[in-house]
Amino acid sequence: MDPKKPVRARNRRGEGRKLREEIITAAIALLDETGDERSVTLRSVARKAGIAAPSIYAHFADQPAIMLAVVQNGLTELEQVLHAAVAEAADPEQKVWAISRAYLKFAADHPSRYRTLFGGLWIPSIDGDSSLTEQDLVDLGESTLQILADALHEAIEAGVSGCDDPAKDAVALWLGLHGVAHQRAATRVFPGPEDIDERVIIALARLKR
Amino acid sequence: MDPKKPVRARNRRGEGRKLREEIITAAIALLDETGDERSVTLRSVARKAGIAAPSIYAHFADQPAIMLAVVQNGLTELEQVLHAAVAEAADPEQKVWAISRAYLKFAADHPSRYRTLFGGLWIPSIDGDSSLTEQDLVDLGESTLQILADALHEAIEAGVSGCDDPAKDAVALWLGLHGVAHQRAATRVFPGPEDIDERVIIALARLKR
DNA sequence: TGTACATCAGTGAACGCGCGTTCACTGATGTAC
DNA sequence: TGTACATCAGTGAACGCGCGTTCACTGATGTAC
Repeated sequence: MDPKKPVRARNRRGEGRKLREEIITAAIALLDETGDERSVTLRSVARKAGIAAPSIYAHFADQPAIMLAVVQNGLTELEQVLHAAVAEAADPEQKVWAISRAYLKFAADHPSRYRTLFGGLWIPSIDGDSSLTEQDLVDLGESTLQILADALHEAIEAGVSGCDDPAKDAVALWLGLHGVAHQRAATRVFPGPEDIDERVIIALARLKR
Repeated sequence: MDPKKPVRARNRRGEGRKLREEIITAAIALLDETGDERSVTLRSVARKAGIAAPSIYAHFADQPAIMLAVVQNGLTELEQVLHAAVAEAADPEQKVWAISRAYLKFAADHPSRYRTLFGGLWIPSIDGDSSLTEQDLVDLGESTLQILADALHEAIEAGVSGCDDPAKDAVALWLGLHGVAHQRAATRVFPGPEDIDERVIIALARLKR
């Protein structure tokens, strides 16, 4: 259905690694377009990237390895988004709001990718020969959590949050944000009032009115 | 790999509908065993149920229709679990606790099914010729929410909850429970302290200590 | 500077597999006469 | 009570498809001499 044949220029010697990035980009594009992780197959990714299917094997051991790279890529991007959000906030309370809103925005902007990151469908592939271990992903999650915990800690010191344990309450707040983000990413008919985000954030961050 | 041939006794005349239930049961069993929605194919369900693949067409239009039935089945079961939990609770605060704990237990007991119910992977099939509409599912979700809203309302009246709007706060509480339930259903390495469930529930239901 | 050659980046054809779906069928069971 | 027959519940073989993966290859590019 796509008769154009741009005859992709091959990379020069020593630049073969570029294709690895192109493959990941193609997989992400496919995920965003179709909204369905199952349609991201080795062959469909190759088509999207404009290469022959076997060319992928020079860069990824198998199809799950591509998804793993997409997940790693997404978690890194999410972490950057959160860091950028916290950097722009003026005071501790605003930091909590900025991080929370940025988190929800990331999920709303990339619903399919968000579901893939936290949906766990790619996990079965991990107990094998992958280069990225489950521990790496836990670490990435931890650093995201740490951003929230730091903000909560500041908010407690500033007297705007009634939390008693920033580390534990950061997990609680994150789980609440995840619930909102995931539900919105999973279905178009999102139940709930307009101020639902605020209600969840205020309650879990124990912000005082 | 399974050489036994029990030669399933065919249903008697007028009892053909029984096979429909057997198919749903087989699909649920497959989901629980493999933990992967993708492995629930029309043919694998047929094998599990001990019938020929084409036999399914007498009961389901296509493969997504089976998943839809699994989802409907699961939501109904969840609703019953919550009703049973609330019926056994003594006072308003205990009702909130009982519903919340029962919800999390359901997800922990059937992680794969929980992910399927709320993971949204089956949704693409809806915009077609399905008998169960998205509205039906919203309705089922609403009735689950209503159980929570009623309990919160009672808790407010009894002075044990600081919520100001039971309908809205029920959504917030549900989203928090969903975040906990989904994260636990999606990965084995669940981050968080032991009392994380309590923290989320107390914060979102605004229970007073 | 020229040229042989190793290496790199990627291709095209082929394979076997499980999938969803179709088709014509089979054989037991209940019903009409 | 016997028997012809319609119906019901389900089967077996076959199809075309996209998939992951393998294999031998091609042709441009940089390097050694």
